[in-house]
Amino acid sequence: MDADALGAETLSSEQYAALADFRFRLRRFLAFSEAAAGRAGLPPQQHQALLTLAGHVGRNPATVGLLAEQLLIAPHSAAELVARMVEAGLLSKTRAAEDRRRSELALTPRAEALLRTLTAAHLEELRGLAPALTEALASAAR
Amino acid sequence: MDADALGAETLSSEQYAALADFRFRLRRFLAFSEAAAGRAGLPPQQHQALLTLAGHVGRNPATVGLLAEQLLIAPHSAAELVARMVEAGLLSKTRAAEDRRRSELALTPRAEALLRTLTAAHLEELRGLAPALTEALASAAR
DNA sequence: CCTAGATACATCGTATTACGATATATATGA
DNA sequence: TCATATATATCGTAATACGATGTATCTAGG
Repeated sequence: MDADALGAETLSSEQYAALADFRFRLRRFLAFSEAAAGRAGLPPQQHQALLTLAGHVGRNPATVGLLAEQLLIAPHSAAELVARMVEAGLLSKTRAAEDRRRSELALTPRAEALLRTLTAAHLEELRGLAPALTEALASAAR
Repeated sequence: MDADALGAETLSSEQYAALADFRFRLRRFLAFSEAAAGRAGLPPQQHQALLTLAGHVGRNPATVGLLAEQLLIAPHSAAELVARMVEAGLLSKTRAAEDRRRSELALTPRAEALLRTLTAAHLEELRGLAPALTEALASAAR
């Protein structure tokens, strides 16, 4: 008796509640994150851009295209984001020598300082949220 | 001024990378969710509203204010969201008899069907993502 | 090497949606 | 009864990602 095969899955209200609870906890974490970024004077997406670039250590230099991939936005949206961030003094943009179509990105000292504080706060917050979030995820995925 | 004295912890590039990885996985899950909702013809926030209402079983009837709380938006934003959803034939709104300021909300059959399919897809997706997501969270919160 | 196509980034106008400010209706307590 | 709180609604605005399109640069086949 596989009702699933017909797309008429039977879902218990506990399953809806478990998924809703997981999403609610996710929203609260994201709201914490946006509020923290806001207090630092950063729009949330600019915060994520900084984190992405800082997390991109060691490998080939970061570009606009990399940012688009990691942030899951279109390349031209990443270009706009980067323009706003350069304008705000958070990023420097340099044409790559080997391929002059590419722009290599680097955090300014001010951005590094902001991100350091923000990241410390996030890691601490996550240490508090992790158990319940993990449990909520496990419940939903059960 | 000694910046290190006040919250300028030393963070390793591994810590940035771990947090960035967790956020990237979160983004991918959220992107999956938005894409799935989109295919069902639902803006992401309308999907979350339906899930919230469906996850709110048994207790007192759902209202605009409840939706605002759970979605972490202002009450008047929830009112606008509900108006769009009633317009789209996803919700019914009834003035509560005991307190005529309140609007009680209920899913239409069409919304229930959409949400059933979407929720099944989400639970399945989460079963796949849960291990890596949990591990990424544990890494970051370590 | 020279051109067609691909790649990387940029620009402009638009749509969506949450918000601030404010308004209305209803409830409740002194 | 009236002041105040509560629940929801309306309207104009701002932010930002997108679609459509454009420009510069690179690369491969002939």
